[in-house]
Amino acid sequence: MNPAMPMQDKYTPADIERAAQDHWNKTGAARAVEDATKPKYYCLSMFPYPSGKLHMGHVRNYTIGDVLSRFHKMQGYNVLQPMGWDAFGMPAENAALQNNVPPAGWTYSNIDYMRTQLKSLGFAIDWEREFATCTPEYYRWEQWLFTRLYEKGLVYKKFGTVNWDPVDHTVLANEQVIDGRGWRSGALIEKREIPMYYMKITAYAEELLSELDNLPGWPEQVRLMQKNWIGKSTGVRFAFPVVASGAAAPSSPPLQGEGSGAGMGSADNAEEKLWVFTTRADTIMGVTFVAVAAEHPLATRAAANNPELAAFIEECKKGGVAEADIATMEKKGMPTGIFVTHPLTGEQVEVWVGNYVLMSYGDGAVMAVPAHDQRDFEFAKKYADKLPEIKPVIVPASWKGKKFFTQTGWFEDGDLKLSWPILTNEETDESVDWASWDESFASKEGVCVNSGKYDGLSYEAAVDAIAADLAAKDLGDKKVQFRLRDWGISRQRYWGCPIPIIHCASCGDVPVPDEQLPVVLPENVEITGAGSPLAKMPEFYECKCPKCGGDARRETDTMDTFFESSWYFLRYACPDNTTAMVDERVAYWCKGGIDQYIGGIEHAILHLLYSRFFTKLMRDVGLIGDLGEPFANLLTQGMVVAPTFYRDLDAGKKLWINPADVDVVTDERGRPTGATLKADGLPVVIGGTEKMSKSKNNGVDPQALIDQYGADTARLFIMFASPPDQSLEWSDAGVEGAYRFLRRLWKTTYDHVQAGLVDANFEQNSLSTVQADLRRKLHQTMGKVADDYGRRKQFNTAIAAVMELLNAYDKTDLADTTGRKLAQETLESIALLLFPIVPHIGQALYAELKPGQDAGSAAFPKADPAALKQDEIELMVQVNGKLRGSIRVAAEADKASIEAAALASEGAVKFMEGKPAKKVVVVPGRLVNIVV
RNA sequence: GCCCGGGUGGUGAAAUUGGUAGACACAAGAGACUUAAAAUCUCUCGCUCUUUGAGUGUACGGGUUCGAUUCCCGUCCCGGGCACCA
Repeated sequence: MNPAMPMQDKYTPADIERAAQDHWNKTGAARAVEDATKPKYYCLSMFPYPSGKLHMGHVRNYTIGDVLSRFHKMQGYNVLQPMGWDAFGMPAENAALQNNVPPAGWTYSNIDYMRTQLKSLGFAIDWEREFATCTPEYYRWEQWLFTRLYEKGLVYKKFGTVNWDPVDHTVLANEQVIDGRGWRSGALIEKREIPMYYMKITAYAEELLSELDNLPGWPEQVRLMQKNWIGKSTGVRFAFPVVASGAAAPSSPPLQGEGSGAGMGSADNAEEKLWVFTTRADTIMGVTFVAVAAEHPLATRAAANNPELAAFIEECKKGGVAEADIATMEKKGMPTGIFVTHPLTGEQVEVWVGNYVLMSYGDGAVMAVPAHDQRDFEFAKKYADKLPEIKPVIVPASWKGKKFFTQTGWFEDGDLKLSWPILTNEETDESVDWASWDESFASKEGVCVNSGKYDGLSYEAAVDAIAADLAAKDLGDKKVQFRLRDWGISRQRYWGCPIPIIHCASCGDVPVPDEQLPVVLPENVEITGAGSPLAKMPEFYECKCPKCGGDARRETDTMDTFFESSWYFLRYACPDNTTAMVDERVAYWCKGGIDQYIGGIEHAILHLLYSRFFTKLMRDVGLIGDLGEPFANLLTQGMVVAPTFYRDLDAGKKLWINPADVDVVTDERGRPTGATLKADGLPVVIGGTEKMSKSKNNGVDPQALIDQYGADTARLFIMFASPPDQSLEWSDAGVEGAYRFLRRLWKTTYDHVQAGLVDANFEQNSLSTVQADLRRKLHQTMGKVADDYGRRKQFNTAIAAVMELLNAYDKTDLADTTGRKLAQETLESIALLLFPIVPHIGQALYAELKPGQDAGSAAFPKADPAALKQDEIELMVQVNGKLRGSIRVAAEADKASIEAAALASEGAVKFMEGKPAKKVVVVPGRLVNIVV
């Protein structure tokens, strides 16, 4: 860095990187200061969970952020690139159990180590804004916000279902349930209903959905996933009156708590009703039974004097709560003996308990139309002996007005009853056979039949008519339904933000008043793995009611850790504020949204949806002006995946082994045939290839790479390996090549510097033809790299373009005076073009080429139109779409002369075999296709 | 099961709006330099064949088009998410 020192001939990354980082630290190069005179660029990467060491996914994520930050700084923006720690979470408690270290200490020492790793990678992070979410200075504000939302009714309490480990007497996360068993105890897991606090995200469902259309900077894929997750559907919610039974058992109290929303299967006593929601009201005349969830009040009541049903409901409670498990389960059911009245036909249909009906969606009950719903169909086939015949009520639209035949006779214009299973269209001879399912049976493109007054109606008309008739009977109406459910935030865990509620016997749930905040999480605790330690600490939970002053009990549940990550990006604007959650600096940095957010695609739904929700909440509490959407531009990084290896332990448990500790044996085609542990040479099991994670122990620590080759090589290599949104299977094959390239760039620059620096000012027309070609390539590359960094965010092709440029440089004779100047221009440009990716070597090379100058403060190279001019271009010639030769034409040649040249070209003449051209397609600047 | 992605040489990949398939690299092979090694440099490198040429080829099967890795339909495989991993 010292211009007085001669340039070293060898590339020594360790020295260069230390010097560059010292220089940046001394000059405060990454400090972000609000400056209203400059456009701001807030570049945010998802903050890491401090799991112990960085893995390659982190390096990839933060290098992308650093490239974009440095590039935009060179474009004149006032850049903010912050970093912090998503520090609450389960792994800290697991580590505590395993190694007998307190979660707080474990977390803070991980943060210290990972911070040094991040610093060694040379990211232009403003470390003055760093914070960890596990400190009271941070989480006090979410407690404060929680109490505000509680008072506004946006936080409420109701029962929710959790995984219960009956041996360890503890609630388990879905991740801790493996094949239906507790990961530590091996016990079969049960569902259990417990009271929890919920955030009313459904109140924002409509806005969360509609605003997706105003996020052009988001990948279409992510917007689509969120749209499907929110899942707006318009349908009909209606009721089946329950048939009163003289022998009915006394109604058992419903399990649901207060505030559980409309319906929840509850029944009024006057005339009890079973409510359902359907998007296919047009098939209502085909209902043959109604299915309810095992937790539904009707099921509970029916089970009271039906031991067989009670046993079935108990069986439904076995297993975890994860939707994937429920959805792949074998569909089972049992009749309750309770009947309900079909609201339109007046027929009685039986209520069944189905293990596939979710209590948490809609009313916890569904109407079943086996003829037009695949799941209902399979269920009806399985229980055909106990259920009525399947009743088709929709035929293909093309059959409208035509005669078709059923088992019982001809059907025409609704004058005859249908009976399953085969319908044949007389005129077209098409058949529909309900003996085996066909997707078309569920199509909305059809006409109602066997539906009384609705016969002949299409989907929309039938839904309208049926909804109107239900409304007239006061038994239902059209309704918009969301798949999105309210967000349960209570966790029965220690290492999280305490929920600021006090339970008082006389006053109920009382939010902790501001002056008593924060509720500080005690850090000296004993973790046993059985229940929350807080619930065993009277010094924590014993307290006085803020309202009446009487003895009360503090809530011992903590918040979902998604709470912390849903607003941290706003806190970076003002991390030092001790009197408010956020302040006016948010208006500067977050105006129009955070300019770029970068993180893994695995966060496409939950984290990003919760962050959008929080931003709207905070806006409506009046904290952040009119900011409604947090992230203007989103780059979802593909996952860095690696193979997993394990050994089976007792009770279905697994010991996960890091890929670094394993030798993989491959066959002659390079396919893995087996693997052994390096330590003992004995075999291990090869699992799937999955995202690098703590739980599967397949994260690869980049430290060895950095130690051996330096940060720049690690950064260059991971950026060159693949485009950022693509998932990347980790392999360090090729890292040598990245290092080789930097060495070659260093040597090339050294050779030029040794020959003497020159001024790069020269006349374009003094260049030889080959020199003009190089200069054209140089300036094309400037445009290409800026476009790749700025618009395309595709860094591998930017690097490839610079590699091509260096290859061309090496092949071009630059010995004369003009050539030396062009060499100077090219090497200066390369140092700046690569600076965002490899800032240390970029800084060093630029300082050698332009003594005393700072690459990071330089303007990004801009292409000179004079250098890009080209007289002649090459066009490909195709005959019948096959490449047969090429022609060189003037850049501005017209279509007729291009056609003539192409027809006269050697390849065209040969392959046209004397046949006349039927058609000639000229694609300007590309090719000519002759069709014969 | 449902929702979202992906599948191109031995490997990572490129082809930006439907227009030269395999840029740029890695690995491998051959050669130069060297006492030797490393480093460096040069060349070869999708597959097949009758090899100064031609055919064929982007998971698989169809389709649209003068022209398809790209668009459409179907199938298979892999990855992510599924609300308590973060």
